[in-house]
Amino acid sequence: MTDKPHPGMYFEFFNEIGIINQLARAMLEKKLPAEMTVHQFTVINHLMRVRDGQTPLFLSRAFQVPKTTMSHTLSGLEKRDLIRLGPNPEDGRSKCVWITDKGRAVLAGVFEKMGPEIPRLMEHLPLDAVAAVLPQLNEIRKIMDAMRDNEPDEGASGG
Amino acid sequence: MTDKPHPGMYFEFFNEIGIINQLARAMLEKKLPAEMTVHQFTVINHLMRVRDGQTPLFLSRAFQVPKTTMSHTLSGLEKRDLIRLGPNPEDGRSKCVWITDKGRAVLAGVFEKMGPEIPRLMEHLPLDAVAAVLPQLNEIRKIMDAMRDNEPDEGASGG
DNA sequence: GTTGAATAGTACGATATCGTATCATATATA
DNA sequence: TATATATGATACGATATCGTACTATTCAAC
Repeated sequence: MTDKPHPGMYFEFFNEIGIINQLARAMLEKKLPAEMTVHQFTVINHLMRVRDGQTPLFLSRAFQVPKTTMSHTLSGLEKRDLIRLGPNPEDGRSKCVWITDKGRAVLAGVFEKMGPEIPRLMEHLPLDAVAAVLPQLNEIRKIMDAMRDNEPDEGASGG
Repeated sequence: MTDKPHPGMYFEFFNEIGIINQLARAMLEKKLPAEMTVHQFTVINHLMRVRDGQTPLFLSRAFQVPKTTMSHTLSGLEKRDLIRLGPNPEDGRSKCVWITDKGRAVLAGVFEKMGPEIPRLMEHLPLDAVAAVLPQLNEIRKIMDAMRDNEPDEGASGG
């Protein structure tokens, strides 16, 4: 407890976040099939673990990426038959994203390959350590998300 | 009811990290000059706040990006005279990266533009909340960094 | 000094990311 | 119904990212 809170901590915080993100990305990337990107994995993992049948736009918001990026990612997944894009019965402009059996199988394969990594993670990075910060990160994320929606106008009104 | 620790928390953790990273990136991006990328900012900020005169390879390792990416970033900064690439007196193959006066000025301008954001951040995301998780994130980062260097043979884990 | 391996940086090509423009559909208003 | 506006998805172009291959330099062995 050497440091008292000071504004520079925001920078340190975001810097730590950025580096952990890079490291996690790199770690994950090694376990993926050669043709699968981290983003693609993240998306079908979400479809599997949380819910599928969501719209591309919803997904782009959930992952905080532009909708064109999500569109690109989904088209890559679709080309490999890992997802299926169906019509949205509630909106003719929209689509619904479904994970396919092949998608599930590939995802299972990834998890299998990652399996031995979990004990290794647990050995070095105790679950308790992660569990301890998770709620607070979740809280921070929600706050930042709200700040984003509530942004002061960047040039429209201020001029 | 809060969750008990379970392996899936690693995923949730990395997912939160990824999203916070995206949000912070987007937030920062809006404060940057149009021609400056987040990565470019991160690099000259490092040169200013930590130390300049480092080699491109050192920087690529510090930021966990491939050296070609760093090379690209640096060439962009150099083209705008925000940094200067000089020879490395200790190694003829290598170079040293120096921030220029213009680089300092542009960076100062960014900070000035970000200034009003700090109170806004503090208002919504209290410093205490950040200070509370910072040491633990730092710890986690160090562990992951060590895990990376200590990787079980994945193929040919060279250099 | 010569040779061979290792290392720093870069050129190049493939792909990911993302902003803008466009098209199709939905919704609001008269 | 007809028209204007809003919204979901995508085509397209610019640039960022990153792997591979290459050049120049250093270092080790002789």
